[in-house]
Amino acid sequence: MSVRILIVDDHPLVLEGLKSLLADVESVQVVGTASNAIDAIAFLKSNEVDIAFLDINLPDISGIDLCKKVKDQFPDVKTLALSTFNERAYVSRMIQNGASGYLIKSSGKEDILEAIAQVQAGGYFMNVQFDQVTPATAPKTVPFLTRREKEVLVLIAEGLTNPQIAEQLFISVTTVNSHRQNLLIKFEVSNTASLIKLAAGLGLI
Amino acid sequence: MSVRILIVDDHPLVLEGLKSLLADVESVQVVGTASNAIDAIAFLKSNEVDIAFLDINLPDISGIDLCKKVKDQFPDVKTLALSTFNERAYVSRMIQNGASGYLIKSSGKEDILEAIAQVQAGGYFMNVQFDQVTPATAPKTVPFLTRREKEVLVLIAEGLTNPQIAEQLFISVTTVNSHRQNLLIKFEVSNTASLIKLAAGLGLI
DNA sequence: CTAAAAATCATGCTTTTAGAGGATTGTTCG
DNA sequence: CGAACAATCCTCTAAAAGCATGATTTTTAG
Repeated sequence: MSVRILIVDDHPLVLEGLKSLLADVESVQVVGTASNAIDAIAFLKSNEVDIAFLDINLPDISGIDLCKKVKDQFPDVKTLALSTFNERAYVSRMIQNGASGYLIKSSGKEDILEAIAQVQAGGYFMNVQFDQVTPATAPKTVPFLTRREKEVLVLIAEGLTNPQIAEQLFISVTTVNSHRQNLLIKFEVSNTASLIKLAAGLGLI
Repeated sequence: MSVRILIVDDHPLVLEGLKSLLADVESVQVVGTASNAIDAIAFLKSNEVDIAFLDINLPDISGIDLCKKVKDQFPDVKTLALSTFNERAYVSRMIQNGASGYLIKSSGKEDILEAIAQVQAGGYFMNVQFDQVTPATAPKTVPFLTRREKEVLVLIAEGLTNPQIAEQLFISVTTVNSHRQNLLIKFEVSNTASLIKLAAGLGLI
């Protein structure tokens, strides 16, 4: 029996590309596509799927969160992350959320088929080229950020100062500062410039 | 006669996707693909092409620079920028370098065909949703930076403070500060965080 | 339930940025 | 040549960020 695949990506090009690449492969069958998380979950509710390809960047919720949802609601469905970025960071996040692997979109046909085979067999697959990541500034792992820290981070990136952020979130300036300090510590940097550069590189903002 | 298309993108998926989407369209013919700038230039030297689709992010040089090269060496070839990002900033950069338009990769088939028709007729096409761009922080045009300003910008992004930058460049702290102020003014932002976010978004750092 | 983690707030201090307002040397280009 | 621009330097002030230390409350997860 062929492996049943669901592709979740908001880019028609990627959907088409993957479908096209997998169309003439006997052992694989693309049974559905979705361009957002809601459709993806809906599809899984009424269809049998072996492997779900999840884009990291989706319009509604991030692929990382979707991965968690899928593994919670459909433990038997294996998930494979899809992304244009080859950041070491994403791997650990996705694996933490139960993904069976990680595939960069610049992968060739062989990589993709290899990934499907590997994952279907119960293994892991990841073809990220770690070497390309700037070793000096890249943190070992992606720091796990709390809800509040993420909020503060995006507001910092938008150019708000601590007092402005405090006003926006209805909290005290010292609290904002605490979150800010924690961000610096978690990202292992010593100032805002490095923080934003890293966060931007990771697609967090 | 059908429109001859060259697609330049380092993602096999995008190449496949576009080819697949355009395969059954009579009026369009994908005559070649390239996954980097060098191959793209080489192809153009020995083939007739009407429109070149250029990815913003290429392994060797950026699509923005490639666009300039193409327009310099092959003025008759019309170029269309391709990117996953819908940043207002890219548009002006590409248009400044002679692009006839801008297409986000999340575009549907209709958009793509519309873009080809529009560009082939000598017009412009851009389907970027400006609304999604934060209007407060996005500059109208990409500021032109001087050599020194660029140097200071990357050092700021690396997390150095003004005194450290001064030491590195063998200039006074006040000079560094001047450059920094000019950067803020040119990017129309009021602090480092916004500056780095913008610069990162533009691929400057 | 309970322990850990997160979110909240405070005080005090030092360093860095942001901003205003110049001024001087070059270089480049019409 | 002269205007424009780049790069360099200066002073001064206020605001913001960075750093340390510690404490309370709420939430989360085993």
